[in-house]
Amino acid sequence: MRKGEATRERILESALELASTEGLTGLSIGRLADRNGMSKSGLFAHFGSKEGLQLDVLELATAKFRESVFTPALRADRGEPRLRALFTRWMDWADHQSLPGGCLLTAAAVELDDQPGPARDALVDAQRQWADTLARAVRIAIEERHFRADVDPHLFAFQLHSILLGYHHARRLLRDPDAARRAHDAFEALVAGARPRKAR
Amino acid sequence: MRKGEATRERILESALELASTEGLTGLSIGRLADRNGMSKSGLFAHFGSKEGLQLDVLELATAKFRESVFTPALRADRGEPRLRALFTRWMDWADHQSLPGGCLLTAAAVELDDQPGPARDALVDAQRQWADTLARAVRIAIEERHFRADVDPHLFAFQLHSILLGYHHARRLLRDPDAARRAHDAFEALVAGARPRKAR
DNA sequence: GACAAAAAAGCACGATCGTTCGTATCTTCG
DNA sequence: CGAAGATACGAACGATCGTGCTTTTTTGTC
Repeated sequence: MRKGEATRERILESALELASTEGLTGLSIGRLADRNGMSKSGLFAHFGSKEGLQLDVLELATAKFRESVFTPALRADRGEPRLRALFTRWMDWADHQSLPGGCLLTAAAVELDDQPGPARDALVDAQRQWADTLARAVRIAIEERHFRADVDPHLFAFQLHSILLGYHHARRLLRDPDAARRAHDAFEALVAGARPRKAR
Repeated sequence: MRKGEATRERILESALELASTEGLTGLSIGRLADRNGMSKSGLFAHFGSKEGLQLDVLELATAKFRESVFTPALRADRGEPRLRALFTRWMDWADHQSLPGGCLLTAAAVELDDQPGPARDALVDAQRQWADTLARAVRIAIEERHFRADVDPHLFAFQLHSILLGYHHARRLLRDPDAARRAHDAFEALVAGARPRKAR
């Protein structure tokens, strides 16, 4: 039926916000119910368990990430331009994307790294896929002769992801006003090191 | 008196372990008391409040970090060797350093980034100091002519820290067996890019 | 060994947690 | 409109949370 699905989505939207600041464990059903002007039990029924809620929140977060970062970057030209688009959109996502507490997936990555269970499994799966996606984009840049053939796609993906983790750290914890500039500089250095060496 | 201080330290040691897996918020006084075979109230009296406990845990963690990573690295030669020592010891710390849940400071960085209070303040302070320490080590490498003069010390520190965050992510969440190799490769690439260009 | 001080325990409190269940209200469709 | 079913509520549960109090036990000193 219709009404249920609508409120369910409304709940999940606000759950995403709340979880980005409080974490997936700190995301409490009582507080979430208050925010949505409904009773604990009424809200609870939509998810069956807290674990179910967490899984749905993770699913929504990865879907939003994909459509905010990956999908639009596909419109950029293959190779370096696309990697550049991935990078800048990724940074934008970490900033303001309706996530007052920064990237939920990054927060969950640290929170769940020692908490076995379906939530961890889902997150690991999504992150592995993302790493592969990045590596594939690098491989395309090699095919397009934007990058040298001896560039290691997975290493590059690791370095790219590292820059974003560093950005998240500098920006969100340290409130470093130079965080964005540093991240950009690091990205440029990374790309420059992968380009074909000039003949001279 | 003596006995009190001894148990206090014993408590803090196990609190460090517990907090590394459960986080600073998930670190509960009841569970910590069970682990140490004492009552909640007895343990509580040592710290006055949960916030006090968290602050003491953070303080112990930064002290241990300093003595495990920074202090021994000072025995390495100034410049690139010392930076190399800092990097490898930092990785070792993230691995096995009596921290079953990985580096507590990294976990706390994500957990506290939106939780104002003295705990956050203390962590930010420690991390800022660490960034300065790294930048200073880079500046020394420039003085020693290991690195070019146009290398940006703070940018290098940012990149170094980013690699470690990436390592933590790949190792702890993804359980990637290549994590250490990737981190090392990224480090070598970073250092190679900072060395004086060969005359040719 | 007595005595003061320190350390730990015991107990209780209000709050909040996730969860269950019975009941009431609203939506949807014949 | 009326019946069926989805949706939400209210109350209560056992557990655990951080935190006060008072009392008991342990410790160190003369």
